[in-house]
Amino acid sequence: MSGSIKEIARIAKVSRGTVDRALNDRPGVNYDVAQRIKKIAEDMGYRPNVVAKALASHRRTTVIGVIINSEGNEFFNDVLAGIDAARQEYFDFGIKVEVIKMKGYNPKEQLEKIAILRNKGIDALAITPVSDPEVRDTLNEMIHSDIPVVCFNLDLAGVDYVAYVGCDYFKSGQTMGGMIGYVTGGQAQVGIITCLSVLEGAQKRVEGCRQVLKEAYPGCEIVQVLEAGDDEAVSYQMAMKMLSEHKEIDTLCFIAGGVIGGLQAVCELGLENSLRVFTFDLTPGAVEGLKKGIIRSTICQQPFEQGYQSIKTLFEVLLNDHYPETDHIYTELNVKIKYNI
Amino acid sequence: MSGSIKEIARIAKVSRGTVDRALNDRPGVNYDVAQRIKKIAEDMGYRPNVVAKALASHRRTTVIGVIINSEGNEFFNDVLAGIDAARQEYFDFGIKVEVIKMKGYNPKEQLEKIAILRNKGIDALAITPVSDPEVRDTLNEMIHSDIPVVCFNLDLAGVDYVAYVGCDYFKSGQTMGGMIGYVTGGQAQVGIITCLSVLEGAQKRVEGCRQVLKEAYPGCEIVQVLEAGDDEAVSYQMAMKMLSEHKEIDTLCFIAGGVIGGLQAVCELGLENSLRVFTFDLTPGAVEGLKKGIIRSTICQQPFEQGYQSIKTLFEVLLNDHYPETDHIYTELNVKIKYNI
DNA sequence: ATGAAAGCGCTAACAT
DNA sequence: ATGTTAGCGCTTTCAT
Repeated sequence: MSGSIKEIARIAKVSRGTVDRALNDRPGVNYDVAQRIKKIAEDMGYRPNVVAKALASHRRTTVIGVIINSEGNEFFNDVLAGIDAARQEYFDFGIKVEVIKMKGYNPKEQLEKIAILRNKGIDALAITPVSDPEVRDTLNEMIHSDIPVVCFNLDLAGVDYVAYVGCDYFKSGQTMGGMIGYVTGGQAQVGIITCLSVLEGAQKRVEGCRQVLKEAYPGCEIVQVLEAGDDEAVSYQMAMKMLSEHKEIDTLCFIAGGVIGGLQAVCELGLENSLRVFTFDLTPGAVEGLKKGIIRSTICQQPFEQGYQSIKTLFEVLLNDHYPETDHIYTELNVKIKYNI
Repeated sequence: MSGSIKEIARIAKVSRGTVDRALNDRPGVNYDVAQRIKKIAEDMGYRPNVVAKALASHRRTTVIGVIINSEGNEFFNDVLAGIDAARQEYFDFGIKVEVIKMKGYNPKEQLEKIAILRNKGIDALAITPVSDPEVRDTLNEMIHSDIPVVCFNLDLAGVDYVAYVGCDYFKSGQTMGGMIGYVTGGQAQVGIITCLSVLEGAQKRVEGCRQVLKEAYPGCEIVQVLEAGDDEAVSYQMAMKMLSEHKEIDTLCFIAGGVIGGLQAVCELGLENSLRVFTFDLTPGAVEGLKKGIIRSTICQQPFEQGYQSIKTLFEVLLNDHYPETDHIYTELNVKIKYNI
């Protein structure tokens, strides 16, 4: 078992202060002495005691900032619950979590939120990044001034983050394709309602779905793809439009939000028993649709874990200097049907 | 913000030692004084600092014993991984985790393992309990001598445990029924290979499946149910027997282990493309079957979480005196198909 | 029954 | 550059 700083000090015949400085690469210690100390620590398999560490550095309180696109999107309820669970768990470690919520995907607005947190002086940041070069550059700037960043739920290419914590969107699309094939027996006329085409994730889902249908279920044809931008009202309109204009559509997919609005259209058109509906995530609207049998399946991405692991990952970096093995921490994709909600 | 023991001591005009004694119901403190101290703590919303607590009580190391039926059952690999993750996480809190593995479901053997751990002197126990009255009584005896117990993966009625951590078996069976309905279009002749009828969980799965097929997919008929007792060789034989004797069976379900053996029989009979196979859990055999397209879906119960949460739950009880809200901590049931493994 | 003090393993401010 | 010391919040031993 690992031994303590005290023991290393005894063996190296130096003080505990020096050992602490050496092992944590703090300034003010002779290079050779530091090497010797590190060697000893290495040899005895020394692992610092996280608990003692946390208690000692308890005077300065460390702040993890969170920026999350959760307003008006019920999917994020569970993500927030995960963040809060981690917050409680790490409170006694002297870690505070400061959450700023925002609505939609406006880069300007997000840059403002980032600025607010920077001015307050955070030690790490977890963010659902808007796909925008300026956001990317700002995040990289923070990272280079030693503020580790985790992107969650949404990935953003080019950011030098500790990790992306979220689902594999392409794979989730493939999974939807697989479920469509199962439920329809391989014969379907498919309509898709997606959100903003700006969101790369949504695009990938459509692509993943398209690929599986093409390769494994050629009898399933994608008739139309419409955008509804995560908005219930627009989703309602788009579903109305699509289902009125394309009577042949017997299978409807929602790539993101707008499930409640869309289902309303389905019901008003009297298609709730014939149309096969597929969705993502387990929002209240999806739960209701599943229970009623309108939605055949929904594909979940572990929202609670996305929130929880984002904070946990940053905690490990801050307190333990421990980086995850990979910078893509994929949450599981899980199919839910009526019976396993 | 919670305040500290020091602050309470100052307000109550007593020493920190007395406050500690009062708040932890330790002997040797005047009743009235204790009440006064508790009142003050209550009023200021005092929450003890877990980190400091752990560090202070670090001299006595606390041991969590684990007895797990993992030998020869690959399902438990992930459960063990979860236990190990928790072990590492709580190591610095002065918690040791001692795991004893066993094979099969022999009550005698399990009672022996329990005795071993008791003699070593554990502070808490996590166990996959064998369904047996003597096991039940022994566990209750431990609980009454203040050793909290968590049952995981397998529930055992009548045990006064902190919690059962595992899946809802009936629901998992229903979910399989739902998937059978989806994939077969509601027309199927179903054969079921289950494990020991002793295992209540397996029984419940069969019942859940039967219920859904009966109510929602009456065109699906259960032709035969055979026992294979989680053994690959027996499973092979049973599958052979079933599929040879009942040529009408076009849908095969594995309720527990024995997937590899069973699939071998399927392949040898040349049924790998026609037969619809359904399984539980994501064992290596199931993964292979899914990839090859023989298995249509498998239903998972979060094995990692079962291990991790069992230890975490006991940790909270031991260190924080915090009991879970409910004594049935159900892990999620998740459907996996070829595309979301 | 209560208080005083040492100490858990580590950090950080202050000496030298 | 290195050593010394005073904590972090709590537990526990030893006095009283």
